[in-house]
Amino acid sequence: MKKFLELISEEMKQAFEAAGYDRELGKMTLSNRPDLCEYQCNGAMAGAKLYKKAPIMIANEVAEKLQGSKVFSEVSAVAPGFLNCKVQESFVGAYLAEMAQLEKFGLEMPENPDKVIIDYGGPNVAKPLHVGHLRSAVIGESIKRIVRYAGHEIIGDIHLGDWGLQMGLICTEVQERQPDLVYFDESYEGEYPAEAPFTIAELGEIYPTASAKSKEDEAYKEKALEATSKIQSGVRGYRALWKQIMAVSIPDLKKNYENLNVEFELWKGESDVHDLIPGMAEKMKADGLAYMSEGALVVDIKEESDTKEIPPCMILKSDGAALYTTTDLATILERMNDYQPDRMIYLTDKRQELHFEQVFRCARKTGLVTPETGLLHIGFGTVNGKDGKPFKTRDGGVMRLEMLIDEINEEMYRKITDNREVSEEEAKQTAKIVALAAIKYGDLSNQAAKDYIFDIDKFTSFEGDTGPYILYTIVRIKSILNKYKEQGGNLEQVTMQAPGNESEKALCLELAKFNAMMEAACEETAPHKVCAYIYDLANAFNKFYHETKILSEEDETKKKGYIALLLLTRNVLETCIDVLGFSAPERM
RNA sequence: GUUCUCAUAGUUAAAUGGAUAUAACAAGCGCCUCCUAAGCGCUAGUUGUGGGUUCGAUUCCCGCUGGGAACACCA
Repeated sequence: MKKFLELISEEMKQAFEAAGYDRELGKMTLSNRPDLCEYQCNGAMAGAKLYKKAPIMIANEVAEKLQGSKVFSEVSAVAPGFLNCKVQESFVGAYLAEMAQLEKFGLEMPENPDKVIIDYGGPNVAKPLHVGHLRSAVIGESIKRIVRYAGHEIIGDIHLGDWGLQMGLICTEVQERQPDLVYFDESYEGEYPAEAPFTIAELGEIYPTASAKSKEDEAYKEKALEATSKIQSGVRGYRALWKQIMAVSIPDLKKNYENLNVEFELWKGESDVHDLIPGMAEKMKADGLAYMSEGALVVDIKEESDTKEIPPCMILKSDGAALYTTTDLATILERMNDYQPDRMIYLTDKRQELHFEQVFRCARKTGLVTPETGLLHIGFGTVNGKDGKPFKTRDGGVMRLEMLIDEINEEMYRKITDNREVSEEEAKQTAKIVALAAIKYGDLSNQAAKDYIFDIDKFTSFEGDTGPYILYTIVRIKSILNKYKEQGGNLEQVTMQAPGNESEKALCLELAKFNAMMEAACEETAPHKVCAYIYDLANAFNKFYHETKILSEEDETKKKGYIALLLLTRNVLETCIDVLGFSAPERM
């Protein structure tokens, strides 16, 4: 169905036309002075120059044409030339009634849906997840769901970091500790043990140790580089040990992401494209695009319009090994082969902007993608602590994601049991749901590109613009709907009425924005727009709730109208939190 | 050094070029015999700086100041 603003703009455009002006001037916008009107049109001011006429005169003529409009109940021309409008209650009511009937509340589906691959998460195997991974996972998951809801086909790929130096570091440290393992015996020809020589807990500790050692000890680092190369070139024992690391890590990662309600369609990694690299590099050379520079194989990606120096894109190191850039390019090659996506979206820390600029340019120049393929990098800001510096634990270490979530869960549990009498089982369940909403909403309500302050106190507070506030509103509505059913009401037999007072109308107008909001959120890959919307919607509902007795309403038609409005509000809210990646409990 | 990026109440954040810049938190005040007070209402407080484009600039352009980041053999 058409967007609400489009419909009322159409009415305004007709009035402009009838008054003898360009109809395109009749574009309506939301009022930024809600005390004066609901919607406004600034076309008279834009038209002043065109027609060499005072804007207020144009506005007056247009307003004249709108007397008796079925859409607007009130149109007034105000200096210097604003057209202030209020819409007819019956028009709003009819719009919502249609919206409630339609699939996805009347959001129009694209004629030619895109096939999209979104690359997010990006954890390194065997390295514990930290707060930085949270952003990629939370924002990526939400963008995926928004794009999918808007009618496109989208595939999420976790893109594991499973092929780099960190794998070599782990092997080296394992060898330090257990030098007699068969993995390191090059003459060994038998089967390798099924059991991994470490647990996930040990693995979590091995990597930081190894990483620290390699920074201090040159010889150790050499060994790690060598081990990395052995894994990549396929030395049997090293490859077997690598598989063990994967086998231990991946279930743990799955569990962690599951706790976040984040789900990937693809669990591919850098290792998956290893075999594509030699061919890709050869082709670049054969095409005359890649050349040797200082011993390394590079592709020039400068463009004439550049104001900045873009360094050449390095394909292979002077020792012939692959780099981050190489695996990303090979991944693009693989994705084009396997899925032929129309676009690819990447979510990483914004510090990697230049890297993706290089990768994208190189992919275009070397023909890995078609000129039409969309390549978008969404760089999100760093997660900072209250002091504005990168988020650390109290003792200065990197905060592990699990710890952080546990901490917030506990705080939520404490608050829930403080407030009401609930069984421990239910309190725990609810705490988990509310905590996740708090974390995700806290992250998503900020624009992704900005750094943001990760403030546990703020996240665990329930007041104001928070996830729990949204959930609370939903729970309230559910509670009323349940009571209505208990009293013998039937949710199937209610019909939307035209709003009867101001707070009800405000709620209706908020609901009517849904399709425009979702479309914008998809186009701009901006989950924070969904957050802002549901916050406004929840506010509008709570105000309405505060002023209106719903269940004790005596006029049956009116009461059913309220229930229909509540149903729509709940459905819209739940749809929105679902695309944001969290859910609401039954009670809280 | 070069380039990118950000700058909005005490704090954290909003605002397709439109009127008196919007919220939340923190501060102060008020509202539970009533569908969940994790709520609702009220009070006070902000666009770093100098130019430009425009009828109109937080928004676009140029300078300055201040923060953050990136800049070929890590990922």
